[in-house]
Amino acid sequence: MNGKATTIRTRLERGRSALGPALELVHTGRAPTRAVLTAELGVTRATAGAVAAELEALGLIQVDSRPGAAAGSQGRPSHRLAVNDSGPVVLAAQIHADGYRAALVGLGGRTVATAPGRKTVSADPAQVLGAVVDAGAQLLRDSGRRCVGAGLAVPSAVAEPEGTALNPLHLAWPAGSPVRDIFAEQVREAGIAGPAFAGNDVNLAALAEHRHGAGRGAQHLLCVATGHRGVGGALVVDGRLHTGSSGLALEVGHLTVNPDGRPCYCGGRGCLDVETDPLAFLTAAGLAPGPETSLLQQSRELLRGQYGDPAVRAACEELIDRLGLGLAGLVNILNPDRIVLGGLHRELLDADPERLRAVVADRSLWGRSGGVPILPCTLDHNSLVGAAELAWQPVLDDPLAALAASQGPA
Amino acid sequence: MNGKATTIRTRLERGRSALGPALELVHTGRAPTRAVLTAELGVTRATAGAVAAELEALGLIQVDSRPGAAAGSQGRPSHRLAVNDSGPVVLAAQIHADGYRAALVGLGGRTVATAPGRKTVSADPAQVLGAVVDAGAQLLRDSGRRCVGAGLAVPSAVAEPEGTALNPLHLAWPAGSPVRDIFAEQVREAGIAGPAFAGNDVNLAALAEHRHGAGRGAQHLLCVATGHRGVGGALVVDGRLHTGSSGLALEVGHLTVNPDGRPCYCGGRGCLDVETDPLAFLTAAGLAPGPETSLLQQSRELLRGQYGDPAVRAACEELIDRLGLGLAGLVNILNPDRIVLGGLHRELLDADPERLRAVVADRSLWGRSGGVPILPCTLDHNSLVGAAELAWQPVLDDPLAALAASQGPA
DNA sequence: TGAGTTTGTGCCGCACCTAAACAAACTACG
DNA sequence: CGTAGTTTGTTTAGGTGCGGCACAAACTCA
Repeated sequence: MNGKATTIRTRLERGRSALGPALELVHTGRAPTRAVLTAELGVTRATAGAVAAELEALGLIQVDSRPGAAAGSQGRPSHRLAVNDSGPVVLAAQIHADGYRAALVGLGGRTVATAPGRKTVSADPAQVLGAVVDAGAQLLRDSGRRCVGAGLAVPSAVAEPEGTALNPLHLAWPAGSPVRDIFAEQVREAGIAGPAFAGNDVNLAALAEHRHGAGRGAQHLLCVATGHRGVGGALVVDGRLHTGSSGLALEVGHLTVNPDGRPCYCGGRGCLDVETDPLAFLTAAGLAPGPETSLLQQSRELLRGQYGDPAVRAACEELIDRLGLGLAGLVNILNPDRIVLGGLHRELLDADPERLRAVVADRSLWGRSGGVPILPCTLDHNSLVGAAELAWQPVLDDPLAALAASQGPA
Repeated sequence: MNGKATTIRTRLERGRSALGPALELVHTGRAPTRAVLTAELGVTRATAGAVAAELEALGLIQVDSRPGAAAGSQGRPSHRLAVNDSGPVVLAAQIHADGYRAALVGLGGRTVATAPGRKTVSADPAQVLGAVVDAGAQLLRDSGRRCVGAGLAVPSAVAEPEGTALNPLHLAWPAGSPVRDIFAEQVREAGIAGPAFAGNDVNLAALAEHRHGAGRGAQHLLCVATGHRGVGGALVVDGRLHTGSSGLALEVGHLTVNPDGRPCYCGGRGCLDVETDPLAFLTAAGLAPGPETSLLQQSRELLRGQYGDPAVRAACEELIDRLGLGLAGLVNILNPDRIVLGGLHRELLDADPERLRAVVADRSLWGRSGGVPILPCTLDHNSLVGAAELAWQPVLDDPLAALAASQGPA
């Protein structure tokens, strides 16, 4: 219905329409100078200069006019553009099986302040979210920075537009908890300005990797990752998360990757979810798995420290073959131009990159003619950075409106 | 790189930026009057009026100013907007296993003229494409209409941006044939104005169904269809085909839908491709399959005429279960808000819609909470109409530029 | 017949962008 | 060391699409 209206709204709404795209270019590091900005935006130097000046006036970017700031080859040296290191921030929060984490993140994905990870766990979402928001509020008070929004990463599918967590399996939360609204309420009560958002942690990790990590420049980025249990996926298309019609896309855990495999709770058997997660790895290696919240760490140490052990190596190769089959299936369906792996899958890739790439190429239909690059993720706390991206999005879409909205009502 | 430049180009390039969106609304029947156009575009009545006047001056739409043309409830009756029935057309061509087909298609997906289907088949793409273009050129001469582009549907994955047919299995063509360029060359030689495009037939059928058929209004439309052999898929997101990074997305044929199934040439076993196509159906029903180009017809007659036969019914239910499993897998990955089925899958749906919907709901993760609507396709020759959509796209994107381009060089 | 409602159009002005000329800051080279 | 060449940044003027507004038109309803 309003799909087309959205298309032309960039033109129709007043205010510099190039402001958002320009900020996004600086934010993602693709516009180091005004000259590059001019070329990337496809506008005249006059316009790019005006846009940069306005972004600087808004306190979002810095223009380094010192001579010699940028060493060009010839001609007048360009001034360096960068995000404002003392500009506004967003509150990023992450809930995981072990506890929670809060941070302040500036433009450019720069983590400004981090609260020490806490291990408080509770069956009441409001309690946990209240605690993480409190930690964030403390960071904000300490830093004195202006806040323009808040983002939350949870280990669960998040339905849109309701903002409910459908399967917070590793938390003891009830399925369908309205985490977005609870989080927004806690943010509001803490006196933190700006809108609040929530998303799946793997989705947000993918967004972060696309903008600041191993996924930079990819047009169709596929991310697959494990936590301690299960497998998550995400797709970033042209810089935006592809979350499907109701936020539930990329539930990749139940692709069949082993026809002879073990039964899965979904009703099938040999699903990616139960065949390639840390528990599967430890089982395949003949190890006794420890407590659930240490499965990933246990697997990681095994892979890095005892890869020489034949049992470990065999388990690794078995999981790589399964994972490769799953990735090949996703390649056939999604045709990404890059794949980034996280969690245990990242470890498997590091252990034997050639084997994984070979399996994917062999089992994907068009893999022989090129092959998709498969890379490990590169960001620390990428879900946290991705949660921040979620909160930054309104500012990137329309800086004037977003800043006014987070300032006006305050 | 230029992803963002594209975003703001709507604003930066001169000329009425609302022209394209407005034409698309009329084209897809979503703007029957200027008042609706005003609302859908989100502009003022003045602007919508000016846009409509310009589109009329370009000969693309008609404004029916006769009193009583539109019966409103109250107030001044609005004038009816419609595509110009005598306006420009595009040449649509389709190659299938049996032969080829050509047609002229106007805005609104209206087929203006059709050449009788020919059964000429050749191992030389240039020969077949030359024949279909000749048929189209004859139609153009007979009709005297202006042509603004040409689109081609082929039963093969089409790599982008090369425009090559990677697996024209049911034609005897060499893999990797540059069908787009051959087609464009033939179109040019025939003196037909405008650019030429080529795409996979299922993709184009999905595009047609989205704009003029069972997929209208869907935001994330998944189409799955069979020809005589194999299974194809397509996804339309926000009105645009999702073809992945190189045109090869939605190769859904090799999802595993039967762990105990027969081996597939892809290296797996129990693939959707070999478990749910007409050959699989006839085999399951215990029938002796006839010649390859009649498998679909044979299956269709069996399902419609002899559904009472226990063997037919059992085969139907078996295929429905397999198809449902495949669709559930796609639902988990793509999260569409509508599914449209074609070919044999459409017949299976018609035969027992409840069973298919139940299987999909049961085997998709979030199916219990709602369920995705599954509908049969509704357009005749939807691949042909979709090929026309491909050719219309530049006009919908920028009417002024597209019309000038197809006129100027002529 | 007049009030109310919805649709279509003419006019004005704003805001954003392009174009073009100019100024600034460097490199290259004789 | 100075001048030509190159690239970047800024200023000014001008064009243009679109919003806002007022008004006209064409119907329904009482």
